[in-house]
Parts: sequence; structure tokens; C-alpha cells
Amino acid sequence: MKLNTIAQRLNLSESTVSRALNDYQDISANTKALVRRAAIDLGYAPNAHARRLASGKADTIAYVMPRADGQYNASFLVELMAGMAETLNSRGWDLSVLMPNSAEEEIEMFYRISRTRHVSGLIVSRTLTHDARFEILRELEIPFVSHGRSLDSETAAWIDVDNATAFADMTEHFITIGHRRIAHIGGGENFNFVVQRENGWRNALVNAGIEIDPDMHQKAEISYAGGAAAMQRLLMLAEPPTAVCCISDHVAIGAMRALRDCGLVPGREVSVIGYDGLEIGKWLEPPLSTMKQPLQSAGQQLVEIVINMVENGDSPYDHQKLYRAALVRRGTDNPPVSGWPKHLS
Amino acid sequence: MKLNTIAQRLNLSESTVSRALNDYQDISANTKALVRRAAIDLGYAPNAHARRLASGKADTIAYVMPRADGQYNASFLVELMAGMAETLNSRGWDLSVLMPNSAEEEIEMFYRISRTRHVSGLIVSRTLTHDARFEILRELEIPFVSHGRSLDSETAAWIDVDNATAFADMTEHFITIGHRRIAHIGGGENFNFVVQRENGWRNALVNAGIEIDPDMHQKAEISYAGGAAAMQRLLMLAEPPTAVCCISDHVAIGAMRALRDCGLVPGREVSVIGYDGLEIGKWLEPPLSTMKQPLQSAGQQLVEIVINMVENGDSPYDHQKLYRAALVRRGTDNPPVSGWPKHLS
DNA sequence: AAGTCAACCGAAATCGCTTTCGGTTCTGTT
DNA sequence: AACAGAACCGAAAGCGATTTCGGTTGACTT
Repeated sequence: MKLNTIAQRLNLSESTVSRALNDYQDISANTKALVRRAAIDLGYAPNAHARRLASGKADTIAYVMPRADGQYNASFLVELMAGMAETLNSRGWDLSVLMPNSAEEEIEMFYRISRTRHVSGLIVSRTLTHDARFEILRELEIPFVSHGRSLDSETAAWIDVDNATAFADMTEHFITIGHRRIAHIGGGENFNFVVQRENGWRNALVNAGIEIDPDMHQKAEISYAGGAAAMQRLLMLAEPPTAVCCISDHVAIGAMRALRDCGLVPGREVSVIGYDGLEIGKWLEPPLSTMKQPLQSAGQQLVEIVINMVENGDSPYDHQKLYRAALVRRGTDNPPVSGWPKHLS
Repeated sequence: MKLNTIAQRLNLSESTVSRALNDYQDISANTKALVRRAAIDLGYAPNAHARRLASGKADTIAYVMPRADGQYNASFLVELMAGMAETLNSRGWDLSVLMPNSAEEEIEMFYRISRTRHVSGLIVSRTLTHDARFEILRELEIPFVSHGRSLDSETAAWIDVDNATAFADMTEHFITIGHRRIAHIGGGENFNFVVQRENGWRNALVNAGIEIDPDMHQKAEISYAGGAAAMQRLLMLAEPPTAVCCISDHVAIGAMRALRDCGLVPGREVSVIGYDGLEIGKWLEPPLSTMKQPLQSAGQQLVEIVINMVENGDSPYDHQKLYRAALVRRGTDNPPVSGWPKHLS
């Protein structure tokens, strides 16, 4: 089933058929109809590789998948990729998934793309505070959008959630309902969101005139186990916190477990708020309070941004969007109780 | 950076350079070395589309992503896709993700692939008991492997977990520790695994000479909420169960919530076992017992199977593999307690 | 009636690589 | 010394589209 077949059948040239199918203006409505009819009858679809070679377009967006590392919770990732694939597919584009084994391999993939040109645009995530990829992709002139900012992303396209404000809001909420000793379980990695969230927490405390006790900041692996361990450390302090801002719901869930293991009830002696708005939180005992980001279709947005950059040459500056997360109170954020910490009662 | 450039630089023909790079036998070791050196120096990589057009190979495997529907838990899906992408990337192949909006659209995608030929092989999942896709893909002669069996999959390549045996094991375990009134919360959909799991539960009961009370089988939406609702129905029975086999961990978690809401403790009055081996189960109160499937790298396996079918023309029959799930006892499977159900004590 | 300008369509070049088919050289045999 | 057979490499024909450029028509002016 080649273009040729249709051409012969209709006694037209290949070029006419091609232009008819691509809706060129210099083909009469009549022949267009004829050609389209024939294409459907014969079940014709252009050979993707021939088309891409001739046109120089790849019609493909690649997504660099992050290693499972805590920054992304799986359900969000699935949602994201589904959104990307769906949006691309509906326009006849392909979503290609890249899974580098290391930062170096990721860079190599970028170089390969810039040579083979089999990918028109890129979506990256898991941004570091200092992230060399932005500079490299710019030099290679590969259109791309990032999910998450970085110190190197001023001149790039991105969408992100305002992590700092989210954690400031979370912390202020704790202050409002009466807490003063508010801890933060954060990450030890050099991911940008880790820093942003920590800063939000810090700023809120400073604004409220609360001195920051270094012990109140615990670096942890971003996982259930990391959260549990960090909470254990907090509980062994001479003066443990009455509220904890967790960098993610997973960490918060681990923290809840650690509380239980000490005979405490999450949200009573020690309040806990997580981040991500995971649905599982609703089904815990007690249900976990969290910050939920409003990105119902981040995947779709990311895709539309890159496509615009590829097709219309949009400037990255036109595509920088910041979203705000909202507090979802469920059951683990309550005013401090008397009788805790014990030695103070 | 074209093939041509290298050819001119070395005073060789394009065809020689091409064959040298592809390691043909009729090129001297000497020129091969020369060509490769030059290729590296110039930073050459073949244009993917030209290569694919000329060779007729797409070097691309597509994965049909399932809608988030409960059959797959997100973290498994992420693991799966990461494994596929990693394995493919390491061989220079691409992973393309398809996200159809409906069964019909999925079929259309298959037809499109068989025409454009921009995909060499396919990986499908979310298999139905009666699944038309197997027949269609066979007719279209698209090499494919399925993750999960179907009544139509005898002649296809697949890998799957022995769902029936897993649920028989689960049920027998309950019987062994003393339960007789064992319920099953299953799914209402026509997915094949739903039927298989239900059958496993049934068979174990029959084998143990326990009569099956229709009330003990609750169809539910495969989700937290579905599990909670189903458990509520079970608890309102005149004679509620003392143990429940849940079709997934999510359902089990919903069921645990329903138990708590009735003032009961999961694993005490009513035992619960889930399926999937989700890590979150470890961090619940009490930790959720579950069945864990051993597929550490299903993604890699699926990819290798399709590649073998594409490259070596392997028969689907050579690639049918069944795995067995294992019970992970954590905290919600215990012998029945006296005093429950209340009216019997 | 000649000239002009759209409106349409075809010829041919191109995209960058693969692969078949033959043609040289070179070595080793008889 | 002549010939066979490796061993190597080049020419050229695809692969199946897109796209530029130009050439015919036909209608419309003047």
C-alpha cells in the first residue's frame, strides 16, 4: 500500500496525491475528495519512516523517565505518562520513553538525539538544583520542557508547583492551630524541590518569629523507611516536635508508623502533614493530611508546550507556569495536646 | 553529519562505509577500523529514519498502556515500563507508548501500525477473558506478547502469574489456620485475572469440603472504595466471614478501613489478605498480609520475548511462562478469635 | 483576439541510508 | 605462467514519501 498505488489507480502523479492528502492549497477540492476516498478505500496510511525522512520531522516526543527515587510517586508518574501519550496519540505523534542508567548516559542520549534526529522534542523531570542538562539541551538546540525548575532553568520552558509556598502554607497552618515546635523531614539529595520545600518551612518559621532549632530539620531518604527513621530520631530528642512537615506522603506514612511504634497516635501527640495528595492517605488510620497539587493533566500540558516549541518555534519564556498546592485536612493535623512531651507535663 | 561525509573524508564509497559500520564480513579489518575511527571523530550517528526506511526495520516496540483501572497498581506499572525502556534503550531500540481511549481506538491503532509499520512489535496487557485483540494481531501479523493470559491466548506469547493457584494458596492458608467462613472480594469486570482469582478461591473451598455460600463472594470495584463497600456488605450479613481473600491490596486496604469503622481490628475479628505485595502494606496498622509475585523484571522479559519474535521469528509457543506468587505474612492473617461474630458467642 | 493571472497538476530532485550485484586486486595452486 | 577463488570495495538501485519549480489549462480583462 504505497502512495504510488493510489496515484496509478486515479491516474494522478504521486506528488499530487501527496499534496492532496496533506491538504495543500493548489489541489482542487474535487481531486482532494477523490484522493481521500481512494486512500480510505485502499486503507492507505503513509509509511512513517519515509514521511519522516522526507519531511525532516520526527513527530515524536521523548520523555526521560526518572528512576524510582521518591521524587515521584508512582501513581502520579503513571498519570503523567498516560496524559502525555494520550495527547500525543490524538495528534498522530508518538511518545518515546527514555530510561538512562545514569546522568552520563542521559547526556549521551541527548547527544544521540541531536544526531539521529529521531526525536523532535524532549520532556525532562527530576530536576536538580544545579542541573547541567538545561545548558546542554540548549546548546544542542533540542526543544524541551522541564517538569520542575532548577537554578539553571531561567531560560527554559517548565511547569512546576510552588514548593516553597506550599511548605510555607503547611508550616503556617501548624502555627495557626497553636504549634511552635515544628519539625521538617526533608531529603538529603540535591533535587531542587528538596531545597525549595525546606526553604518554605524555614521562611514560615522565621516570619512567625520562631527560632529554628537545627534538630528540627531531619534529612532522610525519601521513602517509607526514611520517614520512619527520621521520626524516630525526632522522638528521641530531649524536646521532640509537636508537628512535622514531611516532604512527601510516603515519608509521612513512615513517620506515622514510627509514632505508632512508640505508642503515640499520629495527629494527637504529634501532628503530621505530608505532600502529594496520595489517595492512600484517605484510607489510613487516621487519614493523613496532605498538600495536593492541582495538576490534573500535567502530561497534557507538557506535551502541548513542547509541540508548540517544535512546530511554531515558541520561545521557552512563554511557557513557564507555576501552580499552587492546597492543603487537604484529613486527620493528622490537630492542635497540640497537653501532656506532651511527657517530661514537660 | 551524513554517511557521505565520512566516505569523502576517507575516499571510500558510501556503501563501504555503511557496511563497515554494520560489520559486514566483506570489509577488511583495516578499513573497518578506519571507518569507525572517523565515525567517532566526526561524532557520526546514522539518521534513524533513513536507516529504518532503507532497512525496513523500525527498531521500536510499542506498549499499550492500560487505563488506571485497578488491574495494575501504579508502582508495578512504573517498574514494568522502566524495565522495558531500559532493556530496549540498551539495545538501541525505542519504546513507544500507546494510550488508546477505548477498545475500538486500540484496534484502530493496531491497524495503523500494520500499515505505517513504524512499530516492529507490541506488548499488550489488561487481558480480558474473551479478548479480540489476540485474533486481530495474529491476522495483522504483528509480533506481540501479552502480559496476562486470556481464553484467546493459547496461540500467543505471554507471561503471567498463576492467579488461580495464588488464590487457592491464600484460601488454603486461611483454612489451615482454622477459618471456615472465608469470603472473597473480587472484581465485577470481565478481566481474565478476576475470573482466575475467583476460581482459585472456589477450588480451594471445594477441595476442603467447604460449601460455598453465595454471600461470601462480593463483586466490587477494584479500588479502595470498592473494597470498603464490599466489606461493609459482608459485615452486615447475618453470619459474616472470619477471613477475606481480597483481589488486590488496594481492595484489602479499603476493607481494613471498613473493619475499623465498625470498631473491629483487621486481623483479629476478621483476617484479610491482599494481593500485589505493595510496599505500603508494610507500613499500615497492622501491616497487611499479601501475595507477592516474583516478577522482578517483567518489563525486561516482555521486551526480550518480542525482540526474539521480531528478529529471529521465534514462535509464540516458545514464550509462554507462568510464575507463581508467594504468601507474605505480615499482620492481618491470624486464626479466628472466639467472640466473633458476636451473636454466636 | 491577445494577454494576464489564477488554478491545477506533473517531473524530478531529495531525504540519508541499506543492499545487491559486479568488478578489481591479490594470493595461492598447478 | 595461467587460472581459480578469496578478499575487498564501488556503482547504482531502491526504500516511500515530501517539496520545489515549472508547465498547462481556463477564465477573465481590455
